Amino acid sequence: MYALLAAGPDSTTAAVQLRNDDGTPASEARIVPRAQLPGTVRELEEAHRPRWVWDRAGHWYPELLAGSARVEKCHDLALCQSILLFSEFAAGTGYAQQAVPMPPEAMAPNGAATAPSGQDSLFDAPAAANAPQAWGLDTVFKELSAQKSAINAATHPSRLTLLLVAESAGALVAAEMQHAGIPWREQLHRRLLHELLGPEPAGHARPEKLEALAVELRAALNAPSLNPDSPQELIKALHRAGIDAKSTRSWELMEFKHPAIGPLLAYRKLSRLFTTNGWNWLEQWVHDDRFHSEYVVGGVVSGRWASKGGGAMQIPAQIRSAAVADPGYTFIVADAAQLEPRVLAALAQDSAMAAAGQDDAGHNRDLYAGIAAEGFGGDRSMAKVALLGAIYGATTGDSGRLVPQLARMYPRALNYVEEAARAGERGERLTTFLGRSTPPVSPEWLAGQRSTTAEEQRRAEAAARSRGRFTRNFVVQGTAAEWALCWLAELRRRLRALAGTAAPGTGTPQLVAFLHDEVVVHCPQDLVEEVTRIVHESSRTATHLIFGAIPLEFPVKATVVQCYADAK
DNA sequence: ACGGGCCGCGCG
DNA sequence: AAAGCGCGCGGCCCGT
Repeated sequence: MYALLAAGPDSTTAAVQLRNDDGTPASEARIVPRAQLPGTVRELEEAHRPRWVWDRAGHWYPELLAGSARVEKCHDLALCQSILLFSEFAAGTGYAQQAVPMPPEAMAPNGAATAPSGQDSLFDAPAAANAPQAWGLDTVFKELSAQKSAINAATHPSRLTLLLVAESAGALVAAEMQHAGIPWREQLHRRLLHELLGPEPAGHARPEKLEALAVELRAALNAPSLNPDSPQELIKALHRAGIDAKSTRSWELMEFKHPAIGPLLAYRKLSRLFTTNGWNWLEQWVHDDRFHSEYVVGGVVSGRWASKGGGAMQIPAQIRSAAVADPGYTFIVADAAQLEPRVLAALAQDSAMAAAGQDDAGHNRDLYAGIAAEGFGGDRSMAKVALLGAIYGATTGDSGRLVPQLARMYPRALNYVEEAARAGERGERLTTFLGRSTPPVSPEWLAGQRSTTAEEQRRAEAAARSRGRFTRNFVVQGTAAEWALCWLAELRRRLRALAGTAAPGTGTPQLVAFLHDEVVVHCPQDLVEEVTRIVHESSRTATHLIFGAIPLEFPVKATVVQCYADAK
């Protein structure tokens, strides 16, 4: 059963209609005042458990969540369209000609721009007349039908279906996590800032301890007016002081012995804390002890998520001590161990590499340790650097030097990424296991490849190698993102089922963070064992859904902590 | 004044 | 242990 949700005849209403799986209407279209929409959705959800079909989850679901309406599943037309338009699996289906152009993301379901325009509406009027309209029920149905036809005619319909279902589930998780927020103790964070930086400064002043380091640095470099935030001023001052650094990167500066280096590195570290995760950050992103950031599902070409506002996916270890579970709750922090190398082993069907991820008794073991034991004298970090170098396309340095050794050990895996790189260099498109493809090369890129002069040719070759590194990584990173997405979607489904059967009065486990290969569940203490089990089972389900029965597992490491900083 | 690009660094 | 993939953010810097 589908439930189509679209804009109503005016900005204060929405339109809802049930459709059978074959597309025939199962109810009349209902026009619902927006204020009553959460109630209507709850009612239909209860009665039919439909798959909600809408232009984008981000247009509707936050408002539903605010009205305490949650849904089991959806079909996010915008996310699915952007996959289908590029996917090589759907290339021969004619979908690109059928697809209805999406209304811009900034457009609210009622057709009004949500972004503050600052312009008088008088001047916007002519443009608005040509702009794509908010979608009504008929448009939603038309696009859904086009997408279903494309999937049915695709070269791998079941893989593509799985990808689109998982992507849509991701849209629900993202909105729910945004709504819930990560438990974040403002007082703990403030105490941390006070200890490291001093009292909160007024206006645009530097905090005490940061200013003190700046003074010390200026003295050590004999540069009284130096602005330590300016790389240009800094590099000049360093050179004058006899420090012959090529850049002002911290890891490079660490090589030098000079009284200025200590204060400079300390300044850098604290400056970053102050500017990125200081008092302003707290003010902007933390409310009622919850950190609310925004996830952008499919925001990365590879299908990984991105985030915007507050940096939900780049929370520094330094401030994770402020993330503490509610009383009676704990965090279950779970991450997929060596996800990308394992994905490579599965993609390349490299049974030797797969075997390195298991011990003689057939139990999972650290894949890097296994590879190290096979050919790097037991040096785990060496094996890790080599393997990541192979996936990233390293050519120089320690990493590049170790890759040939790996190629002798695992020719299938290395050949797989090599082929992906060569195809990318030729300008071909690459596709993940479930069917997400790289964007086509730009006409400029293609034209560049036909350059004639020596200088242009050198640049074109560099561009080709760069694209090769991208496509080499794309297939692995993208398929890893698919695995993680399926894991996340299955985990959400199971958590909802658990919450549905829990005794009254028990709290609800809630997903609060997702970072590429890691999830965080805020979990009532009574349910920790059960949820930990579900986290592991979901990973096995994900593996089976994607790859079927393969001689390789994707083990998950789960830790139970009160404080996010204590994970790992 | 504003904005795009770059730098440096946080995360995976 | 290094410089190879994907991001976001804040500040600087230089063009307009």
